[in-house]
Amino acid sequence: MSDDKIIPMKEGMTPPRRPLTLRDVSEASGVSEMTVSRVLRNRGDVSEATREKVLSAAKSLGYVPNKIAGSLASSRVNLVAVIIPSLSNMVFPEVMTGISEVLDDTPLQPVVGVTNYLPEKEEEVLFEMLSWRPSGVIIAGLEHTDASRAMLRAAGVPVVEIMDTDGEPIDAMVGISHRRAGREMAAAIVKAGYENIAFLGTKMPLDHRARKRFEGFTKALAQNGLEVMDQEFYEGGSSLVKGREMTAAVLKRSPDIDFLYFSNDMIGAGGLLHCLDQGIDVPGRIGLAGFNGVDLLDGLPVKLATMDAERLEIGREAARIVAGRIDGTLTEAGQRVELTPKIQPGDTLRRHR
Amino acid sequence: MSDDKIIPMKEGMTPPRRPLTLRDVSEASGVSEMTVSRVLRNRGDVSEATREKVLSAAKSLGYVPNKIAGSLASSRVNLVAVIIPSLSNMVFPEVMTGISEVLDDTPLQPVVGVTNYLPEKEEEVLFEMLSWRPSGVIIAGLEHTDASRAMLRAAGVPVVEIMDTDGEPIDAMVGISHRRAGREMAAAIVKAGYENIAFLGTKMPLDHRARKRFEGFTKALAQNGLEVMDQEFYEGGSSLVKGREMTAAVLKRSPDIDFLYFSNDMIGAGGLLHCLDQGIDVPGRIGLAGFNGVDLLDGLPVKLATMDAERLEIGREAARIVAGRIDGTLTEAGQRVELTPKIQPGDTLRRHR
DNA sequence: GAGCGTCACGTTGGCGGTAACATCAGGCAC
DNA sequence: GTGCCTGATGTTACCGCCAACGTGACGCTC
Repeated sequence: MSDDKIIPMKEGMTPPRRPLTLRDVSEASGVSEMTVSRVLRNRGDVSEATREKVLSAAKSLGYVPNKIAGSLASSRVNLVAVIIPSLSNMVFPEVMTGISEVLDDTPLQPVVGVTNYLPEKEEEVLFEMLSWRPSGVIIAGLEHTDASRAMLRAAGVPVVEIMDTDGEPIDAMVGISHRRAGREMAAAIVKAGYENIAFLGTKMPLDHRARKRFEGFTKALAQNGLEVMDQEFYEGGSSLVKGREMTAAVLKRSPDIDFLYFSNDMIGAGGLLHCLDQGIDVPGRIGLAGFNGVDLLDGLPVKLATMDAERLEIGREAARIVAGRIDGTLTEAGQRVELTPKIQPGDTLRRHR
Repeated sequence: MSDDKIIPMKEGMTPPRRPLTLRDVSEASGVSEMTVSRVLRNRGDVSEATREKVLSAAKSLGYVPNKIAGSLASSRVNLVAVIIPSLSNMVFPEVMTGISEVLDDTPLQPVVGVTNYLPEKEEEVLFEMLSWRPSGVIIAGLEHTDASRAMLRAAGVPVVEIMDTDGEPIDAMVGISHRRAGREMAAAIVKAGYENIAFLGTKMPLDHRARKRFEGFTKALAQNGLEVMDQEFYEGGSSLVKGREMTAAVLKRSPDIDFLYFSNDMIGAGGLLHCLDQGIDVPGRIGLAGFNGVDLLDGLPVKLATMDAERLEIGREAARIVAGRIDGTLTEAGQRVELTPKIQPGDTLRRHR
């Protein structure tokens, strides 16, 4: 029996706080720590009577288990590291939604790290997250520093690289081919009879997926004897104003342009608004297309041509793979899932010439 | 000396993996685990020679410290729990940005939990996060279940409730008064001479801040002898289409309406686009206002009247308080910071009557 | 009633680190 | 030489929990 002195306490009085442990619950309920542990984890044989005694004691004390200790002892951690470039891009919150949706049905919990598109920051964030020994990693992109790649390989847990399938994954990958997306958009544009095409997008050294779309795009144009006539790049977040400004600049500089391909829908919509303002015939005189399929913007007077990047489904599928590998349902490594986005022509891409 | 058999390994060969520990590094560098620990944490006196030996051993092994063990032993955890209702609302990623910005200069790391505006889910997420024993909590809103409140109080760490200051915080709070925001917008609308006013927003039982804005709004109208003539509510995410649809419905139902007050900018912009489409004189015949100051939408043909919710600064200040309390710079609890948003009249609120 | 299986629980030992203290060599004052 | 200090390193005892195994009571079989 414990010989601790028990100081009686009035209702509402705050106990002189020492963090609660299993021992406190075990003393309060008169069973061993181990039994309490079993009850709280629904594990092993415990009689119904004991279970209730323990649960009520835990509840009335307000006991919150310490996962740090639990994870150390069991060497099992219910965390999945999710590493993405940004939260302000809307694309990534949507991926997160897909991931959470699936993980909510498992004991796993996502933990987010943000890299701001910087490889060194990614390395840091990854190191930090791996030091919590997560059971899996979901990470955006296929491009990482050598050190990051080494860490991922050495982590000994499933790794799913998402968003992009143009390259070799460390382990599994889920995404779309951005090169192909660029190619297909180019094909659609050419087919519609546009010939003087401009590209407007992010400064790309940082954003590999935008870069790959651009590469696929120019390549497909070249196969049709065309090339990008003008281009304009921006830094910082996407917004309607940015799209307007860039479009104004391009149209001023290159009045012959008859098509504007934007690296995302937000700046595309800005460009569209500019054209409408100027009374330009869309899609007759000028056509436009964006990328992503952001339904946020569906209410614009004219619907921008775009291509859905399957963000939600990418998140879901990546989470399914991680969850399956962790719970043993999936035994093999190296899954590769390529989703195929479809062009949504909207109102800014004329039907044939 | 260790008598483990050391199996020589060829370059590139994957070691038969057993997770690396301090002991591996200590054996590789010929000093005790304790010394390795000191080196890796830059703590205490270690000679320069030893430090370098240890660092190079750690690096070549690819050792990643185990924070689970470290935290358990030191009972210090560098995590700050951040609990927000949603990631798809743009408002919250912006708050996160403010938080990260400040925490990046500290050893602290934010960990996000999402509640989908559901109190029970908030309780779950909170429980889950507290079980990792974070050093601080930043949580959106002042409304929580009794159990959540009890957990927060019992956690024994700084708690900052953000976004809202209309209520009593558990500990510290940083935000704006949404009641006041509603009142001020009402005052501006009345001053501009509008009299038949409609409110369009989320179904509010879930969103306390939208509800408080509405309360402040109606109260201020009442003081001017006016009341809300019509209202329309929606569920699900905000988007331009939603705003359009709601506006169309309201204008059809109540043709006399001369002002539309929206609970956020996205649906407000949708409403604006609808009015422009219909050739309605804005702000002459009908005025509109939103809430938030989302600069994403700055490029619209007409700029929507709105009110900045100071999201970035709320995040920053909350993080400063948490960081200060954890590092001992701030010794008192219960900070209260109320920021004051300003009306941005834009082009949809006529100047006087 | 000896032997054995099952149920419900307890005991022991460590997970991988770190705090706090212990140790030891060398330098220096007197 | 003795005593004492300082700097660099090692030892010990946990942190809070859980895996693995141990134990005693009970019931069943033959």
